[in-house]
Amino acid sequence: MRPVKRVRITQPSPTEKPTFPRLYSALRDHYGQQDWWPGDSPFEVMVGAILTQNTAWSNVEKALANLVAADVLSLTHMLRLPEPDLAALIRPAGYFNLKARRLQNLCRWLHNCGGVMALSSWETGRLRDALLGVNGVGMETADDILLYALDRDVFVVDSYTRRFFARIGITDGGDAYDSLRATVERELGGGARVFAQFHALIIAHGKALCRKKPLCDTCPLRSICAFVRASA
DNA sequence: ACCCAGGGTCATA
DNA sequence: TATGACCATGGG
Repeated sequence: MRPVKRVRITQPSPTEKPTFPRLYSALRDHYGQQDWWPGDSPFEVMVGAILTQNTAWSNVEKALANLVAADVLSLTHMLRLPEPDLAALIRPAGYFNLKARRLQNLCRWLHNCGGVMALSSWETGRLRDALLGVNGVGMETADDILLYALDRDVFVVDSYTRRFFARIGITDGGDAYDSLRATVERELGGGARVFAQFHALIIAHGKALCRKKPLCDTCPLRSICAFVRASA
């Protein structure tokens, strides 16, 4: 009989390519539960998704606070707010004229759909296509909305995620958006909760440690980093 | 004075 | 398909 193969539990071999489930476990064990996208309502999350385009979240918070103070952070109120007024309120988020128009585009689409609640009967793929049809909503923004506002089983790929995966060596960095998204959804699995955690964990890791450092000796994900070293 | 941050659209080749 | 210009604020 063949010898029993010992399974390595805590330290995977450095020559073994990391998988998405292993990467997820390692991140979760080190950073714990993330509560990444604050928002009191799906509509507020949607608004945040537009406002955060190429913009630091700290600036988005100021814009959202202005909207709350003006009592226009709801579909019906924002819908009838003149665009210049909206632009003035979201000024701290940058690109305020552009984003005011994009928010109004989103509001008009939501209104035509019969409101946010009416979206619950839509199949995810059809909903994604419809969102992408709104001028100002690209793939990442659409997926932010699907995952964080509507709780759909979608993984969000942002430029940060792309860099991180390429650095770890789990992808080559040249994948198209949809290809990478589908790969993570298939190979990681677990649905909306897991996808939301994974994306948040990647950002948490980046902000904590690996920004502007090719590799880090203090990286808590030693097994992953060891692989990168071995394959560098 | 830079550089960048939780992007997307549009014009051009 | 693939670049480049453009949008604009605030924090490091």
